[in-house]
Amino acid sequence: MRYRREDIVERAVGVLDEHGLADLSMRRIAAELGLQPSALYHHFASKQELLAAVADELLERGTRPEAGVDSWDARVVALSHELRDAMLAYRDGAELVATVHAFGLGVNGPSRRLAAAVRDAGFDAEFSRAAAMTVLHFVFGHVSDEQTHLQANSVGAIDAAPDDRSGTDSFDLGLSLIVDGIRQRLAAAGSVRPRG
Amino acid sequence: MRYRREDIVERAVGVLDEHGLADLSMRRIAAELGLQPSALYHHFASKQELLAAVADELLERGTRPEAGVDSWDARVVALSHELRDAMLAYRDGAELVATVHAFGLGVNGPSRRLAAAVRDAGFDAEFSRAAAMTVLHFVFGHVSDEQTHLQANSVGAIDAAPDDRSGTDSFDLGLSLIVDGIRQRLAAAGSVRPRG
DNA sequence: ACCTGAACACCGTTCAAGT
DNA sequence: ACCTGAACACCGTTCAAGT
Repeated sequence: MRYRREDIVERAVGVLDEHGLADLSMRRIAAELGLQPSALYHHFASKQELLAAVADELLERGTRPEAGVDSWDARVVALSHELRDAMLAYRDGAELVATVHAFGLGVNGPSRRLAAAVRDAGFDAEFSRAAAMTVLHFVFGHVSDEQTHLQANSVGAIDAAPDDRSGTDSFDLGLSLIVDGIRQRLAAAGSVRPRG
Repeated sequence: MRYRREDIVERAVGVLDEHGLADLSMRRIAAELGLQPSALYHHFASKQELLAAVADELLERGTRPEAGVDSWDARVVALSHELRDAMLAYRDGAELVATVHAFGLGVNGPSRRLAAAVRDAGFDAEFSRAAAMTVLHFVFGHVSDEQTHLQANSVGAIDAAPDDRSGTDSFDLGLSLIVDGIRQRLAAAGSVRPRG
């Protein structure tokens, strides 16, 4: 069989969702495609590069173009929720995305869109990048935690139904702390940070 | 040779700092101690448990008891910087600590101390935990990024000396956004969050 | 351009057996 | 209590060779 890059990414997404990140090996992906492991290295220079492509694919599937009429803070909140939903939609999605981001590949779309939203509030590029990274680190960390505990509960016997909304609540709380911190710099009279 | 748990942790810290997280394998640690790999399983149930002990050891080495006379926000900032310094003091320290925290083990000391500082500002336990996690996720994410890029630069030929302080600057900025967000809830008149 | 086959240098973990 | 020896079931990556 002869495959293209995107066919391999699609099968990798399947392996991730069905068997988890621990089982997402080059050998496993190759086997499910009926290929030798070495064949994957025709399409990707390394496993890291393949994982980056898988992470980007997850985020693209869960992302729609921005309407563009909202205020900067509503956009930051909306982008963060979209990111969270995209990662929660696949098994180990958050851990994969966080891992890929940790080794400095992929996941550039979300950070650029977050930074653009902050910049539209009137902040300079440097501040906007730093603020966007603060939001992004929170989102990755929080959703990784959520997903770890969700999956731990789903393995065990006890149903965590009464706690169902606690993830979203604490996500919104942490996110609002950061957004409020940004907004405060906007309101501060005589601040040097906001543009003209 | 006959070793105790702490001897193995100490050697693992050495392997981490000298060879990096990728080379921190059970077989490597065992070999450096002159043991069979299987011997380690007398002291630790799994590699994850050993890594958790290594992460806790790094944090203990970089942590001193709090003086206890500072304001809540100064304590949050001081604890965050202490945590950052502790992780930066060892090769791949941030990635290790973040990984251990991601699979739900160890690293409880820092989150408890952060939550205690927020609680002393007058917030309830639930808010304090959520605020502490927000700080912690930011710290782990930011310092992992810093360390990845520092090490990437140290491998390459170009010295990043002029950029030396940019990590600390953006760390302080992101941290202050979150602390300001917490403080704002304290100042808000008629808020239900702060305690009597 | 895309893949096979075979090899290299590794992994984490288990378990009977030794002292 | 602590360790050995041997095995099981895997890894990522390289590379000459095939079509």
